[in-house]
Amino acid sequence: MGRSPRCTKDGLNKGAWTALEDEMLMDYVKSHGEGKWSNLAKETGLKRCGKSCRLRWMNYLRPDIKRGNISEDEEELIIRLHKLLGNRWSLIAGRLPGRTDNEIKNYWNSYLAKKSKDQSPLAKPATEKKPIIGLLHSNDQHNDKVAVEPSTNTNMNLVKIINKSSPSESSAGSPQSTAGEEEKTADFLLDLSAEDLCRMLDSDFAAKLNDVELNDVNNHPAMNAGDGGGGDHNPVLPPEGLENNYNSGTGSELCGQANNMVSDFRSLFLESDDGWLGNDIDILFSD
DNA sequence: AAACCATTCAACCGCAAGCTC
DNA sequence: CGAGCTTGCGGTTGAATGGTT
Repeated sequence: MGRSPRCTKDGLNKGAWTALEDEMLMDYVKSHGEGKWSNLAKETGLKRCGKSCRLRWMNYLRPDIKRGNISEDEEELIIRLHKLLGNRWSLIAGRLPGRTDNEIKNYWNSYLAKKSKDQSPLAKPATEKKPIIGLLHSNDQHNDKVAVEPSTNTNMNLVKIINKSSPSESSAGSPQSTAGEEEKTADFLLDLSAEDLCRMLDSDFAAKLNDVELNDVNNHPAMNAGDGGGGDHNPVLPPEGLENNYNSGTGSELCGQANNMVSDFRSLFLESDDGWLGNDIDILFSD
């Protein structure tokens, strides 16, 4: 790891971008594509750090950026997503085509935060970063726990099942360790793209989660392989070979959490007036 | 018209995690 | 394997703009 170099090197411009700088940046992206921001300054002579270039491109120059006021539908979706995801602006923005995380963040801070507060004073927005699904317990053998953690790559969408029973991972100083469990919530959903959400809603994910046998999950090699490395796993459906195990076990705390999750998604996408996913999806959740 | 206040939004900063050597 | 580099994210800042007195 390491810290990114600051944009305070001598000779680098700061502040508002000029038309010329924008042009240079756009030319570079046209010919080289996005990324390689650090090379940009060297190759073009643009006196901006890579970080600044990326930001300018992502938030302003990108051709697919939607300008203009945020519609009521978008606004409602932002509120719902924020309720579910918290301040994960990039994830929220990912579900609003043409909108940037910065734009949504600004919009929220300047307008929606107040509005949301006014409308539901009791509603507690998910301000923490890890709010969605609680820790998943195995059958209490050895007090093992299974946490579903998000992939850090938004587009990778792999669900990492991590065995939390290793000594180094056990809750420090809390042998009985139930107090902090609720806080250690998992949030793999946070990294799902819109397509993944659609796939999730199209799958029998919820039904399978209801039947999941956690020990099977915990012990399955595919679920203990770090961030998967496979790259092409469907984040929703179980890995091949594991699927059969989904039908073999009993319910657990996972079931309730999974149901809560599905409920969240229902409220988020299906109860919205914008009909974002269409009413046809609803039938997937009916009994 | 001027001063003051509130709001908006582009840009910067620090941090974290992945990648590369 | 670890240090350094790059990229991406969320929080914050401050200039620009608009509204009010």
